[in-house]
Amino acid sequence: MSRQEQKQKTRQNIIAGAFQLLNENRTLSAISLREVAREAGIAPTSFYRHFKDMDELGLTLVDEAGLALRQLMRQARRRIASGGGVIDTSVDTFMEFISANSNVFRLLLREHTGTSAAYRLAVSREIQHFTDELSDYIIEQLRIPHDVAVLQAESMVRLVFSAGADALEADTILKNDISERLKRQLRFIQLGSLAYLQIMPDSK
Amino acid sequence: MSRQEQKQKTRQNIIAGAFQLLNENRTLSAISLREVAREAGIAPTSFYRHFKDMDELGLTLVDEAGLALRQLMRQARRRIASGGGVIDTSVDTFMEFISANSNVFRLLLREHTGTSAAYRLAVSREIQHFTDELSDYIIEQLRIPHDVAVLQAESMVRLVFSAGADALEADTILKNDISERLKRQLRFIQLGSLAYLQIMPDSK
DNA sequence: CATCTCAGCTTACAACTGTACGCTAATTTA
DNA sequence: TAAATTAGCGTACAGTTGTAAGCTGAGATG
Repeated sequence: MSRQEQKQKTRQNIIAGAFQLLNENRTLSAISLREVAREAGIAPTSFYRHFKDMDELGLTLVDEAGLALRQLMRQARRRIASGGGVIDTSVDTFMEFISANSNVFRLLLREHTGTSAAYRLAVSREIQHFTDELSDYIIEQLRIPHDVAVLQAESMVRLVFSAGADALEADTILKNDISERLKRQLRFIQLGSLAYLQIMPDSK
Repeated sequence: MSRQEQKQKTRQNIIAGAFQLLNENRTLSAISLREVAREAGIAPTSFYRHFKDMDELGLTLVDEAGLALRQLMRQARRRIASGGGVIDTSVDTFMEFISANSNVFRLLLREHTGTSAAYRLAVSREIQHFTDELSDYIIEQLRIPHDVAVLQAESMVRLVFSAGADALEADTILKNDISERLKRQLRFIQLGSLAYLQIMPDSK
């Protein structure tokens, strides 16, 4: 195995170890360099061969989580294209994501309101991508004017993430309940913006 | 000063000291007993004369925050009663609360998605109160059927707290922008549930 | 007044933290 | 093959943590 390969592998071990620690109820700021090193099977000081800081590792993890989020969006789009209600399909896909990658979503959730301004910003950016994509979709597919679509997309994403937070610690039954409620709530917003446009059809 | 009085005073110092530390960007789980003691001007071990744990102090702080939240609701109701749009008044009151008691709101926000299951539960309960009050209001004042009102209230509260999180770190201009967007979004939901009831007037 | 209670203190300790320093052994480069 | 690079290690240290143990002095109680 080449030196570079080996290094990449250890780097992945560190990342995986960190996610492992996040799986229990921990924040990034609450896991120590030594713990991560222990989990990755290296000496504490070897950590520095890969990351300058725990902060640098943290930002890497947020990036990885953002990547997963974007893959989620792609999958949702694919499913929608192959038939099925937009809201139903999106919510179902999202909920599956949360269940399958609970530690990834938990990371985003916690660091979004967390201690580090840098993490908060990084997570906000990822969520903004999410919102932008959704508002593009609403503008193009539903022919809703830009400003209304943006507001609609933002509130929908807020609802989805907030419900997702509840779903994260729920059992299967409760999760289903949350999904169904969320779908109805998203339809309210959808209906609401349409109703608004009927009342004020030339909204700036 | 009587012994009891003195003890109460120190207890308040501890609580105030903890809030002080939360003012900087910290989680409850990230502030140490010794720091709190330092801030309160007592020896570390004296802390135990007042609280069994940092956890016990944490739950006390969440309770205090919940109290502030309920006062907020009362104030909003009073203002609504003395005229002004429900949504506008509520959002304005809420935003003032966030600005004036930013550390209290921050505590609720952080611990809602935080590390400790006990804190999460405690915060969720406080938010649930909030939601219950709002749905009661919607049922009584707007004559909307129970199940729709509950969904409407839940999504409104989710939006308000989520926007509040953004407002927490925003300057005055951005804060105003967030407020205005939030108001429009809440109106979408309001409109949406009314539109839903027009379509399906005998919703279960 | 004598006794009790107890809030707050000092001292102490073991556990853990981040990281500086220098070594080793193996891969890479020339 | 000889030299250079470097991933990973072990040791070490100063700082912080929670908390156990026991003391003190002032307010409470009789």
